[in-house]
Amino acid sequence: MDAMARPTKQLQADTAARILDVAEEMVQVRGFNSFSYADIAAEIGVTTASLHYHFPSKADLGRALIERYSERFFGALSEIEVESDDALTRLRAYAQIYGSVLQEQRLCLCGMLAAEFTTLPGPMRDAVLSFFSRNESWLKDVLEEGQARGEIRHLDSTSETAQMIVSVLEGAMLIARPTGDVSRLTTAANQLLAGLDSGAVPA
Amino acid sequence: MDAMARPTKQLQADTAARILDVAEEMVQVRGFNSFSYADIAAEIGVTTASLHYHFPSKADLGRALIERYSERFFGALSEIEVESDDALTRLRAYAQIYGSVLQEQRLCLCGMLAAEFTTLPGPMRDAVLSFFSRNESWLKDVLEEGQARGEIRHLDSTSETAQMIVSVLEGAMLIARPTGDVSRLTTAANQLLAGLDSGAVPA
DNA sequence: GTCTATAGGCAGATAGAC
DNA sequence: GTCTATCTGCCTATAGAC
Repeated sequence: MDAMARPTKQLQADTAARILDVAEEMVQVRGFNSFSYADIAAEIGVTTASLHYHFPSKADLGRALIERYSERFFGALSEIEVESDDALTRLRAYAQIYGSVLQEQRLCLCGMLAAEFTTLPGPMRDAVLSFFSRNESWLKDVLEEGQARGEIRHLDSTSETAQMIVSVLEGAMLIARPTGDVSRLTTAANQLLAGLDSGAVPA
Repeated sequence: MDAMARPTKQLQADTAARILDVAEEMVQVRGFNSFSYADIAAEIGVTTASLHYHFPSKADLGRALIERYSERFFGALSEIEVESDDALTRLRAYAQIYGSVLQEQRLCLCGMLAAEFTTLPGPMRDAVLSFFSRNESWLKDVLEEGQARGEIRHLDSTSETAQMIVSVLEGAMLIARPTGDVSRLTTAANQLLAGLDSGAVPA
């Protein structure tokens, strides 16, 4: 997904933005509790004091990370709605977002934070919950539109199916990375989508 | 699952075992990088020096944790094979293991460690990979036996289905805990099993 | 906005007495 | 096996100069 792509690193980018870029990668690769201000400072060539100027506490930084990530993520979802009309194509594009993240050896930012949830400061928890809530709400809408058009088979509960989709993709990413098996995600997504197809031939 | 139940805390248990009990909970609740020897020591009433006597380094402790957890987990799987004959019952019991872990507000030990994978010492990584490999291998066998008996519908690939099952359950746990929605796991498991049923009526 | 310098605390780990 | 005492290093965070 283009809209999910991170801003290409331009030299002389705002320091705040560079901090967010580096910190984002560190959360997705190592986890929020497994990197320090010193790690970020070293990578972008400033001091930790400078980081504290932009983000007074690590909790502030964490909150900003989730908010920026969410904006990009839900922006990509909006783009999917513009670029495709049928539910299955949309769901394939949706799964591809996760695929592009995994290909960079990263977890979903909020998937990682979900694992660390109990250790997160309150504001970060709220932001993580909001991410999953909006995410599943979007999926539910896509499923219901698709059902109305006969593209998606009958489902007992679209919201439960939406939860299932998120669970599968987050879980597949979680395990695919250690095993080095990126295709696990693709395979899981295909199995999932095959089970949703109404089998109807488009006009 | 009884066989998956942790040893009931007896007073005067071996210190090593008590350390493992407390550390296991801390990994499953907070993550391996989010607790310290001091945390464990405080909870069981000894000093950190005593912990280092039993487990010289934190990596040693981590390795021991995965090994003990795996023994218990695969012991529970063996018990499932004894206690039930048909694939769907076995798979329900399998899913119930995850359910009992989640009910205690914990993640699967190895699911948590999968999130932290890039920060783990080598020996711990190997043990985590081995857990998932054995886990999916067991599932694959159950699926194939079930197919041979007509209990499970045709599957394009039993190993991909096995991967899918693990992904769903791990992913559902990951997200269920933050949202406080334990039923997410049950619901996901039911959707999963419904899709595997051959629909045949047992004799 | 970025720096130097530093505070104050906690991490994992070890030596040596009991 | 467990303790006291301690080392060294890293952590988040702040004060104040430039």
